[in-house]
Amino acid sequence: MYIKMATLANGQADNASLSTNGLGSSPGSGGHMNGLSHSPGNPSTIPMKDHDAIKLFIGQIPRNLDEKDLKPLFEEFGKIYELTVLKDRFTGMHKGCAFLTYCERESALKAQSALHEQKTLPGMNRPIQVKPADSESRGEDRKLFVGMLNKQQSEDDVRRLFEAFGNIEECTILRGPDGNSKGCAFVKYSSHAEAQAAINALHGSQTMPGASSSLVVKFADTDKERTMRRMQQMAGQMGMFNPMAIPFGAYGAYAQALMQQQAALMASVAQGGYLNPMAAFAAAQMQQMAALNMNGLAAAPMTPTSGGSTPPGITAPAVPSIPSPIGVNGFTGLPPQANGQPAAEAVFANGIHPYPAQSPTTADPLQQAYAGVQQYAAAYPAAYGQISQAFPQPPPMIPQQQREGPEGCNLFIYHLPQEFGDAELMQMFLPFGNVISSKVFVDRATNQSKCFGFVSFDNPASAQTAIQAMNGFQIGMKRLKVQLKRPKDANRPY
DNA sequence: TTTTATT
Repeated sequence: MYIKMATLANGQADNASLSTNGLGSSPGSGGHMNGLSHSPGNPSTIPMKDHDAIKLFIGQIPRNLDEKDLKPLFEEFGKIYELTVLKDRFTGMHKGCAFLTYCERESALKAQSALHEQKTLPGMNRPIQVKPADSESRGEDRKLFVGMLNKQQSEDDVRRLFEAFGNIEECTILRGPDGNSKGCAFVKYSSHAEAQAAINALHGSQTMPGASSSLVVKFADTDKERTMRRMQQMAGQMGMFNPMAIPFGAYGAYAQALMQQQAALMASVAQGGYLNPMAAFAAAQMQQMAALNMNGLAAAPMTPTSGGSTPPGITAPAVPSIPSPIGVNGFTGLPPQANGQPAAEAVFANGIHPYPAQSPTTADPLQQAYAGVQQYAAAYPAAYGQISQAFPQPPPMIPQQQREGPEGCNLFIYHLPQEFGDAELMQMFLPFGNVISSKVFVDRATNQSKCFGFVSFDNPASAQTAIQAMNGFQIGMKRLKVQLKRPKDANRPY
């Protein structure tokens, strides 16, 4: 019941926006406010569905079509019980797919055979998908990823290769927008056992002509893994750190707590209609990310505390008083005020959202969001600039002179991002203690970073903590190497 | 060499 009402509310909102932007179709769709065939006002006409009805997943739907536009297409095969276009929970953005349930099971089967992969909706470059929703068949452990295929191989070729091991329900070659094979595919069997048999028989069994290594056959990524990969890519592209890659529990839990908070903050602000679509998008991503239970990294649930005290749940070689989270902050987009009263201004104050709110009437939400992505990316260099400015050349607390700390306090850091300077290096290590100097080595001739440097703390414990937390830390495609500077090579001028 | 999406 709750779901029905939510769906109805959705439909109404859609209609409102449609009439605003002129995309609405026929104005004469009677008393139906949405794409459902329910008639809320008249219980006697609420359709019944077969108890064995099939919920269908509909894919490859142009984002400008809503329930009302899709209804005619599907009604042809029977009476519709429910039709819901999927929308992003925060942005309301059309996800390009829908769920469809017919009153009768037979209608679903007819629609599937008549439409699935059979026609392409306007503006799409792949054919419409009509198949039972994932929820209809549990056990998603029967889908394989097949890598290292020859780019010339077709679906049929792959099928031939895999059909000996079981019934193939689906076989798809991954292709780029131009239709060229990406050299990999998905193969879905009817059962897990079949899939496993195929792995056993085919993985590494042969090398396709033109492929760089032997055939890869493994279970496809889970949603969780996919989200992780996406986050990785996004972080890499934007030059951000990936807090999830921090190898140790203590700091990881801390970062995760920050993310959770930040996601909540952003979500609440976004729902207040204050942020643009991109911010809402980022909030959704962060929330997903924070929700992921990384191989037990985040141990105890934490209550965020005010700066200065060690968050509960962090034990052993914990980060000793993580000062304000600013060290992590400038790079992840977390606001300086990670806890306490999350002020909306904080989000804007850190340079992450340098664009003004946009009028909802200007363009279609997709275009707006897309513009947001570009601005978001473009904003990053600016964010870097601000980070540097946060530590002016002669910072009050930081001696100008490079100096080395006592034995055991000096770290050698390798695999720094090319764009890192002294300030960024210091920023990165501030959370672990009092940094008395930081130096990135640059090439004399080109002035380019050599991607390594030194950081000195005023005590060995801070240095050890920093090693624990940052050695192996992933930035983009590289992992930092953080170790004690070799004591012997005396004092050298930087 | 992991997709266009699965409330």
